[in-house]
Amino acid sequence: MPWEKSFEESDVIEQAMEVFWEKGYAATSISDITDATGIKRGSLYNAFDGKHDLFVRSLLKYGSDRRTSKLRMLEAVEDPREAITMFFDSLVKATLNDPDKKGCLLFNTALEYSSHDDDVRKLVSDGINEVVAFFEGRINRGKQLGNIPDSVDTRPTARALVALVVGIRVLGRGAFGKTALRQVARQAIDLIS
Amino acid sequence: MPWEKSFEESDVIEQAMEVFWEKGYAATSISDITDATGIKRGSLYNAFDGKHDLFVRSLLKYGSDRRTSKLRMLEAVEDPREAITMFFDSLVKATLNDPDKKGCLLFNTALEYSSHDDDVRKLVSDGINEVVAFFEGRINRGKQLGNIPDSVDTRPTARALVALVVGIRVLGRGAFGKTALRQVARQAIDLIS
DNA sequence: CCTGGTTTAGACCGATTGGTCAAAACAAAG
DNA sequence: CTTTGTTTTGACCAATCGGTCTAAACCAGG
Repeated sequence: MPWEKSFEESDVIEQAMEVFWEKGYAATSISDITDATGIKRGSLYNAFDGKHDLFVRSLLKYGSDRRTSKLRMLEAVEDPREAITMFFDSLVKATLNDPDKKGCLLFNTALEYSSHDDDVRKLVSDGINEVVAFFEGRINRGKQLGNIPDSVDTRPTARALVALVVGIRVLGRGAFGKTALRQVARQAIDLIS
Repeated sequence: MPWEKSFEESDVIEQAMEVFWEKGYAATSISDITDATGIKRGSLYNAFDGKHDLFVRSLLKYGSDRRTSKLRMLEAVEDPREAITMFFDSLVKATLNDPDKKGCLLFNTALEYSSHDDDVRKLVSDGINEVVAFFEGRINRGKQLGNIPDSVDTRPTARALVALVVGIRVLGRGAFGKTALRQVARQAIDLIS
């Protein structure tokens, strides 16, 4: 009896995510989203709860599509030291190949929106802890394999690596160029050497 | 013949800065500023060019009042290694004593607003380079004094330190707690050891 | 073909946005 | 006291904000 939607929810979320990513939460209007998706205002509110809901879903999709899948892939790399190196290489590469200088949606959100909204703060926290856990896991594994020196303090180092990731993403939006970003990435690797 | 203003421009800028700092540029309305300052709308527009102008002035004031003065003070510390340690100590302390989790206006701006506005981007870039230069100067001086090992690569290390500063400020807004922040600061010091 | 239930389209809502303006209030110079 | 040039004030502006709602369009079961 019902009538099928003429669009896929996940497509709309993906496109909304791009807009939030580029402009930030506050600066994105519903009209921006309807323009980007072609969906009419009414349909949007029929399918979603509103701007906040749409944003939360965007964050979730971003997390699973971009972050989690990448971390799982890197965990499959046999050499954990190599995995961490690859992480930073691809981070720098992604930052340099980002013509709009959008940075990372997770970190952008950590700064812009996180402190005002509890749902979002938790999502951001969880996302960041996922990266910390990845580094911890790889460092420990590296120690087992004798690949990473035992003198490396696992948790503090993992956290410092994440701080460097944040720094790269933020500074990559304008202040730092190619050389600087690569130098920072190299210092990150030095932390586990 | 004229008539003196009933307020000090720099006071208004200071208060506007606090609002921008707490809420971000996009989320701050002119009404927020008139509420915070008590200045009426028309007077505000008579004294300043508008929201953007007010924001640029806020950034400038923030830079000279908070960043530059602090760096000059630390440069007066005889032991450069100690100066860098003090920098990170007070950074962590400031981050922890920040009940509103406002973070740093400069970095908040780097993320929220910088990529859309050239004036602002330059201000942010200059501010960050000022910190890089501070670290470079201190590292070089430390090498002279035999206080910092010659094996430390000055510029890359200075840049990595700034990246860590950014990480601390961003993650300090919610994701990282006291212990984590202190661990990151310690890793920073390890970079010059 | 009709009817029930859902989606669509887009007009519409009050509130708020950044910004303007004319008139009133004012202090100092003459 | 008048003149002069500035500041203050609050009403006002069009545009846009996030969100609602009704009527038309629509597909499937009967």
